[in-house]
Amino acid sequence: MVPKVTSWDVARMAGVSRTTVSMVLNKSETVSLSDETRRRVLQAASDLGYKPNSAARMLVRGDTETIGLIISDPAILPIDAFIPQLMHGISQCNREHGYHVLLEGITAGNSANPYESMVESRRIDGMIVLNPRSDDPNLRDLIDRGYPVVLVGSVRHPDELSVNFTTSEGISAAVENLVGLGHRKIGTVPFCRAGLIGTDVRLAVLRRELANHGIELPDSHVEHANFSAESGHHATRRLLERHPDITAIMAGNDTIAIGCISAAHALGRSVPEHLSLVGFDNLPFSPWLTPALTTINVDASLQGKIAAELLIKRLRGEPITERQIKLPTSLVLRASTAQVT
Amino acid sequence: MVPKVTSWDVARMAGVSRTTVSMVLNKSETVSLSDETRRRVLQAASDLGYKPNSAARMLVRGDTETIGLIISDPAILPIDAFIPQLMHGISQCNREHGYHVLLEGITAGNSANPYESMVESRRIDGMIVLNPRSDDPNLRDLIDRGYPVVLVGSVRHPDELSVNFTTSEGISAAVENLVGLGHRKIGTVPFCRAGLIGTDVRLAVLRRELANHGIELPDSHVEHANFSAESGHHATRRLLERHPDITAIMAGNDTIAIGCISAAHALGRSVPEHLSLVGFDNLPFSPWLTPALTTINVDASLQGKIAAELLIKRLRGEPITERQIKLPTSLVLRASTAQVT
DNA sequence: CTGTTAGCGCCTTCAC
DNA sequence: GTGAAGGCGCTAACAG
Repeated sequence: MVPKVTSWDVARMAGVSRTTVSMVLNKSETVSLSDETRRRVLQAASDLGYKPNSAARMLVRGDTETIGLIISDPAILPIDAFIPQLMHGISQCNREHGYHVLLEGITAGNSANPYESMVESRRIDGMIVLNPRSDDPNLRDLIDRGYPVVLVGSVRHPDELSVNFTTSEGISAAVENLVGLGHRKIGTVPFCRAGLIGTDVRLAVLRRELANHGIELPDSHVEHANFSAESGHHATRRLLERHPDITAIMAGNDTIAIGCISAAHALGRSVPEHLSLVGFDNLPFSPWLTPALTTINVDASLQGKIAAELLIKRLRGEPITERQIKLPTSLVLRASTAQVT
Repeated sequence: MVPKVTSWDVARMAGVSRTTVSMVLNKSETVSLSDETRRRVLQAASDLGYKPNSAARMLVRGDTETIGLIISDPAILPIDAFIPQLMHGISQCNREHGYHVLLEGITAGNSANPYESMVESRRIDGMIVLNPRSDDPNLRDLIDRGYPVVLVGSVRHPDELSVNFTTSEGISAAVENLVGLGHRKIGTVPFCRAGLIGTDVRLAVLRRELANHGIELPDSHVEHANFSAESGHHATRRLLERHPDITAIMAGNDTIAIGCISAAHALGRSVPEHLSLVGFDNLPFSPWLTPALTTINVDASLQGKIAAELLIKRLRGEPITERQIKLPTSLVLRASTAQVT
């Protein structure tokens, strides 16, 4: 079907030995080859469309030039646009560095250690794990054993390699904005129940920032959603029906914010006239929602890129200065927040 | 770091030969092994956490149990939620069948044949190509050579394996709905310029369906966007400024529809009171937009699943009855269309 | 039922 | 500068 061309064919065509072919192609420095030989080999290789068989190469070299991209809960992949942005950053960076990306999903219920088979089968050199549960013992174990892992999220392991956002600036700015507009009764719709690092710290930070302004965030002002617009809609309804006096909501992400807007409408309140709304993530569509969404900006693609760079550094044994990288966030002021009426 | 355990270790622990181990693990039928032996081997393998080294296995068996997922224009990955849904379907199906997914992006500008290196390096057994350009010669060549490819999209090759939607029912129903509501001046904002099978056929179908109702779709009623809400916003503005008498718009996808809504608002028209809007894709967030989006439903996840199944069938040499699979579409009526005023 | 043997295609010393 | 030889870990004949 596709004619199998081996280093043998290249060698014969260039009139040299397979050793020479290998040396030229791997830019080996152990011996000095004539430019002429080098050129002939390269020429033959390109004429034949030769690419070294990756399996053979993996076997002998012991690495795969592939990293695993582990999606902790693949069901949210189609739901929230954050992961695709991350993936884009990751795959782009990997391509630049000559790495491939193997996509793996792990589903929550699975009893066995889901990482073990990925590690043991040696299909990948290391992995980037998206949204790990912050108490995942298998992951902590993997890190303990020194396997190359980079987390987008955290398991609170002192040695972990991870890339996250310092949510404080963004949330602080949002709170400041809201309070400045006269809001005192503020609710929030986190993107999932406790257990992911994102929810936990964001909620804590929000609470702290509100406290700085003398505002309390009682548990009843927190209504959990589940990444999706649908869940955001329902959570907001519950929240607003319980506390009609809430005048502003911090949504866990921009997708949830979509649901907040429609929930408010369903209750006869419009955004921002009767309810101010702040999103989180600044997704590409967020400026174009109606009303344009005020949100906390994070650079998901950059996060992905940096995670990939970190892992590649690790794989290549380069020195790593910062093990837990924090990226900044900022408030993007648009039309979904307004003076309280 | 991670202790390397080989079939040798398993053999020794179980007190058998490596052959036996291999046979047990691959459920070889050529010989009949005693249940006791089988059990001992399995036990040892599991105790040791043994997984066959995938590189060695690939090398000797000549396949990789991996399929390539080729994203033609990776930049749209973070923009439009359609691809993530597809990916979800694909990766799920592959997992069920024991295949892995290698993610590859090809960027338009790249001069060389981007598929060649994937094929030659033998990292994958076959590929699913998302959104190929319908005139991609490299892809046609690959199909000619009998390489296992499944297209999500089409290159109009008679032998291609592809999975697409029969857009007619959905568009026909949408047109019927719009016309029934009294709309006569209808515009459209396709999701990209010509060249992708989706745009080309959808536009043709729309034109035909409108013609059935005696309505013309002049070129000036078509304003191309580029997958994103932003592009949808700008295209809609251009369209509406040029033709203020347009009362209904068919958006190329739901993300673009977001931009249509805000563009209408910016021009002082609200949806659906002053402009009816029909989306395409029925993304998870679409029911929760304000107004809830009337749209054409496609099951992207199913499309992915079927594409994966088709490829796996092909790889396993199973008979393929339908080479070009068409999935149905349907109109989902919600709140973004209304009687023309 | 088990062990021996021969590669899969490549990379890497090591002599020439 | 080049060729021969060994081995990465596994599978699949083929004999015992």
